[in-house]
Amino acid sequence: MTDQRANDVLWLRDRPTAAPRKAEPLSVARIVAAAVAELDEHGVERLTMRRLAQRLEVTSTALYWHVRTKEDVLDLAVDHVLGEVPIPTETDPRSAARVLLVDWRAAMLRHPWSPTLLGRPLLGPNVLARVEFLQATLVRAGLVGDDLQVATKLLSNVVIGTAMNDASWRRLDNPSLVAEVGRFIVGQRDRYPTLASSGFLDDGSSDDELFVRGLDRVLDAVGLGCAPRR
Amino acid sequence: MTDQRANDVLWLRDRPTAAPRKAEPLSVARIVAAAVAELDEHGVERLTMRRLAQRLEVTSTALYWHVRTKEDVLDLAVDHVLGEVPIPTETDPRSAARVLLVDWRAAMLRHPWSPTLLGRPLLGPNVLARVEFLQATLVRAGLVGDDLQVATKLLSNVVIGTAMNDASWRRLDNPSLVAEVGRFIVGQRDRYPTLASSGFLDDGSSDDELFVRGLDRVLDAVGLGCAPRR
DNA sequence: ACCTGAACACCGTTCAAGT
DNA sequence: ACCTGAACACCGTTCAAGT
Repeated sequence: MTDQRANDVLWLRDRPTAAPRKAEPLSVARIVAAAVAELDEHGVERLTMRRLAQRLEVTSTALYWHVRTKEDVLDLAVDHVLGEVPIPTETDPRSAARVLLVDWRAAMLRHPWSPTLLGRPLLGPNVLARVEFLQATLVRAGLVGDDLQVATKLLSNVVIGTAMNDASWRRLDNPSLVAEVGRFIVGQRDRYPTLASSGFLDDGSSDDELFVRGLDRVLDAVGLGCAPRR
Repeated sequence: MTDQRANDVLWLRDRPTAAPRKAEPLSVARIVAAAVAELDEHGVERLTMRRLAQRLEVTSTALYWHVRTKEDVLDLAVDHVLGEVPIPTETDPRSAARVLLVDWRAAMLRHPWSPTLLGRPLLGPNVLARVEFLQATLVRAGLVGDDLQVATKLLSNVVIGTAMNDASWRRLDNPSLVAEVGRFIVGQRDRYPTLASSGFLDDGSSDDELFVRGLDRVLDAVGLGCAPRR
C-alpha cells in the first residue's frame, strides 16, 4: 500500500497539470512532414505506416483517422516536394519558364524518392499551381491551341523524365557502383560499341549541365525565342 | 490389400512412363512471361510472389531457386517490354530515331505498369540495345561529344516522361474520372485560369498526336535536320 | 473528436527437407 | 538440380473500445 497523503500535496503529485502532455495533436500536416523526413532518410521501400506512426509517437492505426490510405500519404508527400519549388519572379517568359523547370527538377532530386511516385495523376494544389504558372507563361510568350498543349506537355515531360533518370543514380548512394556499370558496358564493347566509346555513363559533364543544355534547346524548339539576350 | 498383379501389367500401371508429368519445368523465361501477363491483367500492386507462383502452378518459394528477389522479376519484366520495341530499319537517321522512340513509347503504354518501374537504373540487354541503337543513330547524324550526350539523354527523357504521364491516365480505366478531373479544374478557374480555359485535360488532340509533334520539335532542336523531306 | 489494442488477411524471404 | 512445407518477421487496414 502506498502513502495516500502523497497525492494530497500538490508538489508531490506526478507531473500534475502539465501532466502526460500528449505533445501536439496529430494532423495531416504533421503526418506529411514526418513522411517526407522518413522518405528522405530511408527511401520509399522503408516507409511503413507503422514506422511513420512510431516517428510521430502514435499507434499506426491512429493515422487512419487523418488519412484514408497509405497512398494518400504518398500523394501528399509528392505535392509537398512541389511546394518547395518557388514561383519565379522573372518577367521575361523564357527565363521564367527556365527557372521554374530548373528548380522543379532540383526539388525532385533533393528528394530522390519522389520521381518514382509520379505514377498517379498529379493533381495536388502545389503541382497544379506550378503547371498553371508554366502554361500561363507560355501563353504570355504567344502560344495558343495545340502548340500550347504540345509545349506544356513536352516541357513537363522533359523534367519528369530527367528527374526519373537522374534520381535513379542518386538513390544508389554507392558511388563505386556507377563505375562498375561503366566497366560493365565497356566490357561488352562488341555489343555496345557506341555507348562504350562515347563514355555514356562517365560524368564528364554533370547531370545538371546536360539537363540545362537540353532544356535550352527545347525552349528554342517550342517557340520561346533563343537563349536570353542581355 | 490390392491385387499385386495389376502393377505387373504395363498397360494397367497408372500413367506409366508419362506419369505425373510435372508440366514443363520452371525457368526464368517462364517466370518473366507469367509476371508480364499478371501485370497486364492486374497491375503492379497485385503482383505477388505467391500469385505469380500460383499462375505457374508451383509454390511461391520455388521461384527463389530461379530468381533472387521480387525486384529481379520486376527488372526482368521491364526489360521484356523493351524487347518488344523493334530495331528500326530506316536508313535516314532522323526517321530511324523517330520510329524507335515512337515504338518505345507505344510498348510502354501497352504495358502501363512499366513506366512506374523505371526507378532503378535501366541496364537490361534489351534496354541497352535500344539505347545503343539510338546513340549510334545520333552519331551517324553527325553528333559528337557533349552534343551527343545531351541529345541522347534528352530524347530518352522525353520518351520516359511521356510514358510516365500518359500511362498514369491509362491505368485508371475509369473514363468518367478523366472528365471529373476536368470539372475539378474548371471548378477552380479562379485558381487555375489558364488550365481551365486552355482545356489542358480535354482530349482535343490525342496523347499520341501531341507526343509526335513534340518529338519532331525536339529532333529539330537536337540537330537532326528538319521534318523528313520527301 | 481523437487515439489505442486486438485482430484479419495478407506479404517477401529463408531454410530444412524431400525427390 | 529442383521443388515443397513450415516458419519468421513483417505488412496495410478495420473496428470495437476507450477518453
